[in-house]
Amino acid sequence: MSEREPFERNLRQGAARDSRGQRTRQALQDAALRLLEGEKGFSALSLREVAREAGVVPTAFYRHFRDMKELGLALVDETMRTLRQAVRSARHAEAAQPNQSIRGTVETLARHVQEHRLHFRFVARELYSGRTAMRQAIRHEIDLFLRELALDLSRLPALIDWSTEDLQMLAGLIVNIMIATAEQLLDVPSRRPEAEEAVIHSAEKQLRLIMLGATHWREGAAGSG
Amino acid sequence: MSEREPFERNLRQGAARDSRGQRTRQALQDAALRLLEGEKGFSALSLREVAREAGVVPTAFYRHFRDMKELGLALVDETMRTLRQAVRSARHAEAAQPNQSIRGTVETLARHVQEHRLHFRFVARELYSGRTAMRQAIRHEIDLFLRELALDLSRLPALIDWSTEDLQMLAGLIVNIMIATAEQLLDVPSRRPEAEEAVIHSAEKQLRLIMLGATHWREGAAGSG
DNA sequence: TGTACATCAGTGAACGCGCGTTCACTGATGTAC
DNA sequence: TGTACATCAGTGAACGCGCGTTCACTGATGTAC
Repeated sequence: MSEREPFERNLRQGAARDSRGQRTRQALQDAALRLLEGEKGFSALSLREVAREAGVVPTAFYRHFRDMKELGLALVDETMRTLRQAVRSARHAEAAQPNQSIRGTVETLARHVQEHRLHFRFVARELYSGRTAMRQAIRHEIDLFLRELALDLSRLPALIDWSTEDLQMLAGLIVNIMIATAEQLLDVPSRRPEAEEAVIHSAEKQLRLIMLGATHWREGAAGSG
Repeated sequence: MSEREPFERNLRQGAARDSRGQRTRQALQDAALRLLEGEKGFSALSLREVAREAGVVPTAFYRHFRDMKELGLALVDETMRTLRQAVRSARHAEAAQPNQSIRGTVETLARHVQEHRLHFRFVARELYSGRTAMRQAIRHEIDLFLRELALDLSRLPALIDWSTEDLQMLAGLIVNIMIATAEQLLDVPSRRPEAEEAVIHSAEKQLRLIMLGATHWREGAAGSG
C-alpha cells in the first residue's frame, strides 16, 4: 500500500498537461524500465509485476497495451527516440565544431549514457537476448546510425577516395566501440568516477588508433584484397 | 509423451560410460541450452520446462541442482570450458604458424561459433542480460582471454616497446571485434553462406585496419597523452 | 460559472493454469560375497 | 557367473501461489448547454 503512494501522487498531481490515460501509460513504461534494472530480462517480467510497480491494478494494463509484447515494442520505440536525439545532438556538435576532440565525442557518449541510464540498459539487455521483434527494431536503429556515420566519414579529407564498403566497415568498427563503451559504462558502479574515467580513456585511445589506421589504409598493400 | 521418447532413448542407450546420474544432469543442461535458442532469456526459463524438455519429471531436477540458479552457473562453467578450448587451439595454431593470416584467425573463430552455436548464443545472451553471478563469471573468463592476448601481442616485434596499458587497450579492441563478430555470426541464418562470408570479410578488414594503426601508433603524437 | 450527462480509465472478484517445492514411493544400478 | 542387498536416481500426488485474462462495476474527466 505505502509503496504505491508516490506513483499515485504522480498520477494525480504530476504532468497535468497529459491526460490521465497518457500518464498511466507512461507510468507503466517507466515501471517496466525500472524493473529491468534488476536481474531479470524483459521476457521474465510479468504483467502484474509491472502494474504493481506502476501503482495500478492489473486490469488497468489492458486499457493501454494488448499484452506485454506490445509494451515491449513501445519501450523500444521510446528508447530509440531518446537515443536518436542523443545521436543527433552529438552529430550537430561535431558539425559545428569539426575539430572537437575524439575525447569530447566519448565524453558526450558517457554523459548520455548516465542521463538515460535505464534506456541504455534496456537496449543493451535486449539487443542480444530480446524477442526477435525487439531485437530487429534495435538493430534497425543501429543500422540507421551506422549509415549516417558512414556518410559523415565520407566527407573527411583523409577518407575522400574510400569505397562505400570500406566506409561501412570503418563506421561499423566505430559503432562497435561506442556500444562496447556504453555497456562498460553501465557496469561501472555509479560512485566510481575513476573507473568511469578509465573506460572513457580506453575508448578514446581505441578510436584514435582506428583513425590512425584509417589514414594509412590506402597507402600500402593493406587496402587491397 | 511422444516428444519425450528421443531423450529417454538417450538416457538408456547413449554414452554408456557415464552413470545414469551424469547423463541426466547433462540432459538437463542440454535441454536448457536448447530452450534458450527460442525467444526467452535464461531468467524466463522454468524448472518444469527444463525437466520436461530433458524428458524427466520435475522432481528429478533436484537430484542434480539445488535450483535454476545453480543450473545456470553449471552452464556458464561448461560453456566456458568449451570456449577456453577453442581459444587455446586458436592460440596454438597461431604459435605453430605465426604467419597464419588474420583471415585464418577469423575463419577459426567462425568455425568454432558454428560448432558450438548453442554455447555461444547462451554466452552472448547472458553477458549483458543475465544474473550478476553469471555475468561476472563470463566477464572473468573474457578478462582472462584478454590478458593472454595482451601477452601474445607484447611478443610481436612491432609492439615490443608498448606499455602494458596500451597493450591491454589493443587487446580489448581485438576482443571487442571478435565478440561482435561472433554475435553477428549467430544472427546469420544457417543457410546463408554468403552472408556469413560478408561478416567474416568485414571482421578481417577491421582487424587489419587495427594492426595497421598499431604499427604507426608510436610514430607520431598519437601515442602520447 | 454551474449543471447534466456521456465517455473513458481504473477497480476488485473470479477463473483456471503452470509454477516451485515437499513427500513417501519405486525400481534401477552397482557392490559384496 | 549368480544372488542378496544397499544406495542412488527417477516417480507421481499434492500443496499453496502468482500468473494472465474475463467481467460487471464505479467513479473521474471532460463536454454541451
